[in-house]
Amino acid sequence: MTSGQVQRPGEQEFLGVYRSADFPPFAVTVDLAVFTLRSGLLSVLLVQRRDHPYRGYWALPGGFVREDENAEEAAERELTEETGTIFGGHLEQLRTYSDLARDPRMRVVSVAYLALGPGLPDPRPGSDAFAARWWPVADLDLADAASHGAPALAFDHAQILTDALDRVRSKLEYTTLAASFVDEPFTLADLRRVYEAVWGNAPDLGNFRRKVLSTEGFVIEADRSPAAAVPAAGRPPLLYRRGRATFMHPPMLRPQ
Amino acid sequence: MTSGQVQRPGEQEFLGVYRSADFPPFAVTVDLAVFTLRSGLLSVLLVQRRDHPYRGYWALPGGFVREDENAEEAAERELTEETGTIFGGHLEQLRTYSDLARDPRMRVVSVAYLALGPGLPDPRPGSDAFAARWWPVADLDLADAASHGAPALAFDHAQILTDALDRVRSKLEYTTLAASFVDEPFTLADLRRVYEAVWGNAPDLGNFRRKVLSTEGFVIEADRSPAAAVPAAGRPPLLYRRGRATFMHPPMLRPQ
DNA sequence: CGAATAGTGTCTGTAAGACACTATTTT
DNA sequence: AAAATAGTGTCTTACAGACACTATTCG
Repeated sequence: MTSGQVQRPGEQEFLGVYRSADFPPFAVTVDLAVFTLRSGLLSVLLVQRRDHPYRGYWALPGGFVREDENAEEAAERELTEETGTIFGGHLEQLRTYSDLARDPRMRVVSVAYLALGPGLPDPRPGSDAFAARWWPVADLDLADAASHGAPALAFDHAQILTDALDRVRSKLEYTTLAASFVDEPFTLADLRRVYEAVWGNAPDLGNFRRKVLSTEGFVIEADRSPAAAVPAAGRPPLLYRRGRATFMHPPMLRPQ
Repeated sequence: MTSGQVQRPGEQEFLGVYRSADFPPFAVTVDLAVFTLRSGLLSVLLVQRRDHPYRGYWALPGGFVREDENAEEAAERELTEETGTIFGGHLEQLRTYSDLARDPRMRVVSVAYLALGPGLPDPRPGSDAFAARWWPVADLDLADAASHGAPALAFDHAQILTDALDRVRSKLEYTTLAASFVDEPFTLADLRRVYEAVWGNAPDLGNFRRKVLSTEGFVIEADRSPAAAVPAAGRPPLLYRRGRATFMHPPMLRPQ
């Protein structure tokens, strides 16, 4: 996008006298809903706030967008900071939240992002947080205020997380994003466990294999390397890597 | 979302000394991609800018978000102002654009919205525009700068419009949004012309009827009122109104 | 061997693609 | 009657659901 750099006739004179202070200023932040699988459970990264407002509450990681970066770059930066690694998973914009009362300090507009990654390590808390950890989403009560021991989320983060979960669940239907949750190489049983974790149940094993293997470019056969020997009993599985396809046509249907 | 109104322990003291000027200020705008059908063609509302920057260029309607409204309310306000009527169609958030160079005046983050409506009247240009009109999207060159007489779009609006078109096209597959484009009562031929206009081609007529009528709640039978008599030749069609369903399961597939 | 896990084969039902046919109006 | 538009019926094909069966490992 370079069009903003090019001057059009008469613009230079105009810009010289233009005063941007005529418009209401907003703070712009990014919030991240980062998902991974931990012990077979769909989990989201939350931080416990050290500062007011919502001191002690759990919140989605995030921060202010700087003047020299766009929202996506801010999201990538926060993702690297919070996970402590170069994030190799999937990142996409979710939507923007702009309600007046969402932050009691000032007017804040937040661009929420959705991130998915395979088996990420335990996060380290930043300087502004008591703690940072992966929470199984089943342990969070996102529906209402009547939480039974589940942590209370700061700001409108319960709403953001609900929207993010909806997005993840529906995207598994028509994209190959499930493969973003597993380390390579992976087995089809690994991949099916992703659907199990995200949807609550997965398609019949045979039908699942038929669907994945008939979707060209979803997975690529990998060598059954001796290093990948699984210590468990049973027939050793075939191994796969992620293919280049990003969509499934027709989609994988959710059971029931 | 009332959580921002409630004070938590220790917050009141904190808020008293909090200085929001510590964070970079942004201007926040909304941009609207408003679609309708005009003479059987999918068309989008554009305004010709009277002011710098991009004076004389065509742009999506939009404006600054005010301090006393959220982005959605700003979008609804602009929609009413630009179309000159109380907009009765569909409005949803598209995505947010935040590149550094997207506005040469200052740092502007824009939340783009998508609106769909039936046969809207000719728009009136606002005070900041030379003109406002419906452009058939086929007459716009959104791909690159090598336009053959097509109007040049201001800012990153070609990108926003491309994203909006993608959204509309895919949403016709798995939602009942096509019905937002037609006035009630409508015929199944009217509804099929929506798909024809948005996708470039529509499913076979018989198969289309089967799909629509077998999707419970997509359309509701209406009385064949004498007022709705069509002057053309041919068998008079059955009339329908929009049903309550919002999704189609399984989706309507695009031809080819 | 049995248990555990991985992988294959096959029958059936649903719904889409293709396309021929019938129905009702105006000129 | 012919043209134009609306609506129905039916054969075929693609693919998902259900579920039985085979394969290969470990203890």
